[in-house]
Amino acid sequence: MPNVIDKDWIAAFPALQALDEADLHRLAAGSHRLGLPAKRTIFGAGTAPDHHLLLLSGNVRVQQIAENGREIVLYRVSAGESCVMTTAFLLAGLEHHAEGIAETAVEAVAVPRTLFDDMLARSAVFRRFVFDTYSRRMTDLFLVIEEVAFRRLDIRLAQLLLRRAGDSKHVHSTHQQLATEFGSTREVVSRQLQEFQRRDWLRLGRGEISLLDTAAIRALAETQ
Amino acid sequence: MPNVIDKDWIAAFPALQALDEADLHRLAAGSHRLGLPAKRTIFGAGTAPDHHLLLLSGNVRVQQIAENGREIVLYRVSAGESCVMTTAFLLAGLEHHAEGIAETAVEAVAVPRTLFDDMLARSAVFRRFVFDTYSRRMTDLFLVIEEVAFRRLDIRLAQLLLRRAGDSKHVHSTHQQLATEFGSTREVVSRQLQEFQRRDWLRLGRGEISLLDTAAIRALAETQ
DNA sequence: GCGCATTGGTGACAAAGTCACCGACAGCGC
DNA sequence: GCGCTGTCGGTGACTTTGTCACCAATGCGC
Repeated sequence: MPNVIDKDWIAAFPALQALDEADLHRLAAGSHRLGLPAKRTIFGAGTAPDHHLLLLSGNVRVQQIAENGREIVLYRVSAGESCVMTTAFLLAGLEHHAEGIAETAVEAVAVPRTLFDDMLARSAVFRRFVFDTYSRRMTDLFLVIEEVAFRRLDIRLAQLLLRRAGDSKHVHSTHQQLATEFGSTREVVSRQLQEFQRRDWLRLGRGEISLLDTAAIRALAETQ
Repeated sequence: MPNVIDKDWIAAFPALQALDEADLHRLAAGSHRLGLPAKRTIFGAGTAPDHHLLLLSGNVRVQQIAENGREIVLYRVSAGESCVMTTAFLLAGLEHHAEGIAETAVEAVAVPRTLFDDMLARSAVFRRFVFDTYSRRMTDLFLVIEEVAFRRLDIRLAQLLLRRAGDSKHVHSTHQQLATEFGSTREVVSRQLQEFQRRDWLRLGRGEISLLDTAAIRALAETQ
């Protein structure tokens, strides 16, 4: 029954809404949905993907690991976005020290390499979608470089705490996880958190941080 | 005389050799050569390009500037490569803090935006060329992040000196220029250079560094 | 209870960046 | 020649960040 093709997932990609009927059908017909468990490595460390992934739900953390074991998060791919590094791996056969890991359970659409190229050839909308994603990743990386090279650690930590807490006032992370997030080390993060606690901005618990004075933390986060 | 079209420049791009006759003609017919003087800003700081550039000779330095004035070089585009950031600017209309500057006089081929998209649609070879370039820039950025976040400054400085000296034993740079190259500051570079001089690895002069013991410098540069 | 891994705390030190200031040098006009 | 000026590099004192080694507290399985 070739007419029973799942096109619903296209709705998750605003940038693909404009695909015309034929292209949409082609994309939907040639790709397939898949689910990945949390913590699954998607690329890197020997795992080369053979499909281009479009994320429907969940998110993927892309990070870099140095020889000495220190890590830094480069960016996250979330629902409605595509994972360009898989493309880069596919097309350029690069070996490097980045890896992509499912942070949550992930639903995705896998587009085979040949179909991906075919879609690029046929559809201006698809090209636009792909290049937008590339550009966004590049600017993410620019931002990381600026932060690591030029920003103070206390400011970055304040920003990270607010981001992690979201609407709540609690952050469920170990100091090590926070350090990994922006390429620092546990001891340094620990000391800075203690300084924040000394100022009554937050309270530290094992694997848990409770924000007390978000206004003060935000004020620091927004200093230049 | 529509048949008199300059296709010679294609020779500078190995990755485009495989273009078929029709695509090659289309690309050559629709684009034009141009020359840029050294120090010309190509993109950034308000200067948005409206063409995709392929470099024939010279090179372009892409760097980032923070509010506090500190700078860092992200990568260089050299002959035979294309300048993807112009594409990113074109396609995504990004505003950010990177800029591209001609380091030397530059000869380039300017491909108009519409022809660029057209070539992407028509030619698998061209698509491959463009995606390879994107991937290479991404990995360049990954490398910068790793260096800035995790590498020792003395090692990075040793590497930079060797790279700048090339086959000669002389580096014509001020300490400030070296600092800018990898996102550090003049004082720090000055002190590290003095330490190298104290070890008789080099001799410092005004705007000039003479390498004396390249073996020792290389040994440091190659430590993990 | 005991053993064990994870998490976080601490001191001493090293590396890197910041700030303020100074002097040496080169180019220029006179 | 002289003095003026801007660039370049040197320096001390200090802060911030990273490193190393070690220890204490917590939580979990047995």
